[in-house]
Amino acid sequence: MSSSALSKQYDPSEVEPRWLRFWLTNGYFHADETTPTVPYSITLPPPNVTGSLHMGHALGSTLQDILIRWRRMQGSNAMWMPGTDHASIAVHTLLEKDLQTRERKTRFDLGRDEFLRRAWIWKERSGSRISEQEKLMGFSLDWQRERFTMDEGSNRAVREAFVRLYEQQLIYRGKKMINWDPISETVVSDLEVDTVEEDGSLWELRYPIEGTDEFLTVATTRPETMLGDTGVAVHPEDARYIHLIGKRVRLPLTDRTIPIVGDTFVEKDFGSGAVKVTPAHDPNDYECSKRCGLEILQVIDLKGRIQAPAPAAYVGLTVDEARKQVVADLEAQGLLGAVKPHKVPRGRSQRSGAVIEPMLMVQWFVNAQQLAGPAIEAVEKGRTKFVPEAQTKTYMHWMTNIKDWCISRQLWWGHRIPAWYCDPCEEVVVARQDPTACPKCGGALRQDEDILDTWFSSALWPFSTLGWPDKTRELTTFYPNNVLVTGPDIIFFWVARMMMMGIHFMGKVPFRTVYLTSIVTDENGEKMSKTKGNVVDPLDVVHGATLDQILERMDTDIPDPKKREAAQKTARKLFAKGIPAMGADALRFTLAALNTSGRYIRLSVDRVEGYRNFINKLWNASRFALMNLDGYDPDRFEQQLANSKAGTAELFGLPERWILSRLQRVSGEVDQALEGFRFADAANAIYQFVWHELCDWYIEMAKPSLYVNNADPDPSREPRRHAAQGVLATCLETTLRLLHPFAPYVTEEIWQKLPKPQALPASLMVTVYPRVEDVRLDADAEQKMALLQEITVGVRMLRGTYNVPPSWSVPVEIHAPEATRAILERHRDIVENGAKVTLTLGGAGTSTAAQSAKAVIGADVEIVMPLSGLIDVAAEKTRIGKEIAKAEKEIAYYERKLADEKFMARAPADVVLEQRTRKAEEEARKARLVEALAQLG
RNA sequence: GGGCGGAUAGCUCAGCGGAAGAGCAUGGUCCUUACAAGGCCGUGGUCGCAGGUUCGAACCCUGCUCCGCCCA
Repeated sequence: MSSSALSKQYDPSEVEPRWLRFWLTNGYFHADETTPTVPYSITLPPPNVTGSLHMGHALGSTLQDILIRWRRMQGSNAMWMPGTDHASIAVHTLLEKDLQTRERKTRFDLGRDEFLRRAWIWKERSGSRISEQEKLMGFSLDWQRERFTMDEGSNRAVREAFVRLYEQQLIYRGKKMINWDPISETVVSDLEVDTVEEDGSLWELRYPIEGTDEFLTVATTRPETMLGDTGVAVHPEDARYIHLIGKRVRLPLTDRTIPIVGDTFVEKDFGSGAVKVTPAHDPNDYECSKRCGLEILQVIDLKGRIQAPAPAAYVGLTVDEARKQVVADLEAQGLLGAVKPHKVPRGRSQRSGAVIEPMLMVQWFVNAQQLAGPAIEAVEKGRTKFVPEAQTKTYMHWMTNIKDWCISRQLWWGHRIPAWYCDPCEEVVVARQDPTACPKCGGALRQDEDILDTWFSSALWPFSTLGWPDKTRELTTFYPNNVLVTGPDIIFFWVARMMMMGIHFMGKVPFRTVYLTSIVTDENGEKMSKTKGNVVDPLDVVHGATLDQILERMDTDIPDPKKREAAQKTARKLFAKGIPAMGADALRFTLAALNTSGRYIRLSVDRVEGYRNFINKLWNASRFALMNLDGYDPDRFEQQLANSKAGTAELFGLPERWILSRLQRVSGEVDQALEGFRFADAANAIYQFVWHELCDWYIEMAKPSLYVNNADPDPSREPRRHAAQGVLATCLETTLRLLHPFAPYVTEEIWQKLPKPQALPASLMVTVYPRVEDVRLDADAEQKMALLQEITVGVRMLRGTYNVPPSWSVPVEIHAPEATRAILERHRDIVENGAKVTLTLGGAGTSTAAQSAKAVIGADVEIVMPLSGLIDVAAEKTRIGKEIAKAEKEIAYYERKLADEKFMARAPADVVLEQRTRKAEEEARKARLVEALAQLG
């Protein structure tokens, strides 16, 4: 078996495709809804079809795969639902740009049908890219169930949900102030608008007061909107203006006069204290107009241009052009007051970057307040929990202040609103089946042109993917999901809406736990973005990329040459040496290890490299094992192991008892950590065990047992050798199972090569996840090993300090009390091999050797390394002097504490005792050191 | 303006009431037959500032100073 030698370095590119194929062809990723074992389900947040896998996906999906693989190995019927989201506005932006550059056409030139035909072709071609990338990462998604938010099932679910909500009056059509994106020419929701402070101006406009020679000065950040003013508002208690309320001003540049009204929304101290009111184009002004009964005039059209009833001179101008013109014209008429620089909050569309125009329009809305009630209650009652818990507040805060959700969009790629209008009789029909004629008058119907917000279908995703509205077996088995893993940035967009819809339609929360991941940034804490050039592409990390390849990609990704150059400059700095191929496991492990409850992961190539080295370390430990497992019989060992108990010295030496005990502890830690979603703790526990216990200590200690002198084999050593082989193989095998959810490929590769008992299944991913076996916990062995390790390190320290060449085997005296000496006597080989020394053991404090280096371990173990002529006496004196000072500081600290009457009176007895013991220990230690110093002369 | 986080080793972060930790970086040393993507040994911290609670505070409370995010 050990003939299958491993290469010196782990090569993921050779290993990964093989096992991926193996897992897929064996159907290990599939969960059957009829399997009677405990179900465990997660729905993958469906990535956008336009996209490719980015680091945020890689992180979230890695954590999900860890949970899924872990639960699957624990015996659950683990189902992880894959799919993609149609992302209507993103697809639109992409296709329209393409249409513009290639054919100089708009979607309107093409028409709805042709546009949709092309959209589907595009989706079929590039929509599966992200799924392929997810496969490469080793994500064990149930691909047989893969779904799309615009497939048949989803269409049905959306239609059913819309109709039911309409019938329940939770969806309504109404005229409200909405956010209009004039570039994409669609409504966007409040959440899709970023408000940014931009440099602007505050203009003062002078409006002539009718019937007088006076002017009323108003301040505005958007002078062009004055074309749609229908009033001027002042604070009703503002002494300066109170007499003007009820009078009218002549609106410049137009032939209209508009009333002056009193309204408390005006801030007296801001600007002039009087504001112009443009109800059709400002949410606050709209509210004011309702209170004061002002007229509403829409003077900006859907393309962001001025329209009638604005004066003809301005019609057709863009908002920016109109602003210049209006300001110039007012100035010419002497109606322009002061102009001051001013920070203006501006809404920008997240998708197109367009400046958002608030508009008053008829749209479809979801009555969110009503749906939010149960969704709030579910979290209050703990039916859904947030991890980290702090995020509960974010959810609650938003939910309790929720506003109605505008769900109609003036786009084509998406779910068309199932509403029909009868023009003659004004009937509105909302129906599950397309109606053919108006049920009221029999007249012709026309369907609403608009489609639904993408997030509407996403909100149904946890159950629409399981067959809803049918009552399916899938739903009873896998709904609710056990957990949702996603980024904190979409709590509002998605989590909140799934909660509302899930509870409303299913009567149950969609998931029991919401785990919110960290946010991945670049190594400087900057958000990764294509235009910044700081994006670390997960697949580059997996497969490697040269700097040139990274730069080249930007040539197509960033069309603007200026932006591209800036991005490439950043990329040159961040990826100066390119990115080495590190494999999916290294990336996955890195993401898990860095995902602490802090809010950000600052990812850099160096970090991944560190964990790649860890994977390689494990690989080499396995290589060592396979080279030393000749003659090993796994079934025989398993029998022995089953018969033995912890502390059976006949079969196992101290190193074996120790490492088996440590293995149990780490298994327990990992299990506990995963139960609490502490992925980093789990990953680090494994890292620590593999590298610093298994590799650094156990393998080194086992070498003497494992090595065979081929020239002169000693058959009497065979049982001991076999035990060491068994323990090594067992530790490795268990470690592979522990690590498998984090690093599936390398663990499967090694596992397949490792000799193991016959009865195991064909793949590591369907073995049983390790659990703590208390019978192997061995506190005695751990305590003894801790002492031996400390002494070994102490000796190495002395060697290191005096640069004793590693080839020299140095005699060392150890002086210690009886009990310690007995342990050393029995396990002297551990220290002797570990530190390359030969030991002489003596009683406590009996060292008289001069010209020697000395160290004190704990209170009373003295290590003496006689190095006549080698040691620098002065240096050794300084070093010991420092140790003494350290000990004195400690002693003083404990003395102060123990002398404190209040401490003695109020601290618990065990704490007092502990302080006393520590003080005694330090004092003894100091005594040894002082002695050692004296002997140096 | 309102809300929520954060400040711990050079860097990134754990720890969240009873002796200051990890990874990376760094210094020394070693090509010892698993691994130089490595071994071994070190250096490095008045735990943001000021008060308070407590026998005892990095940890709890209050204020302050910076930094970040979300909402208006």
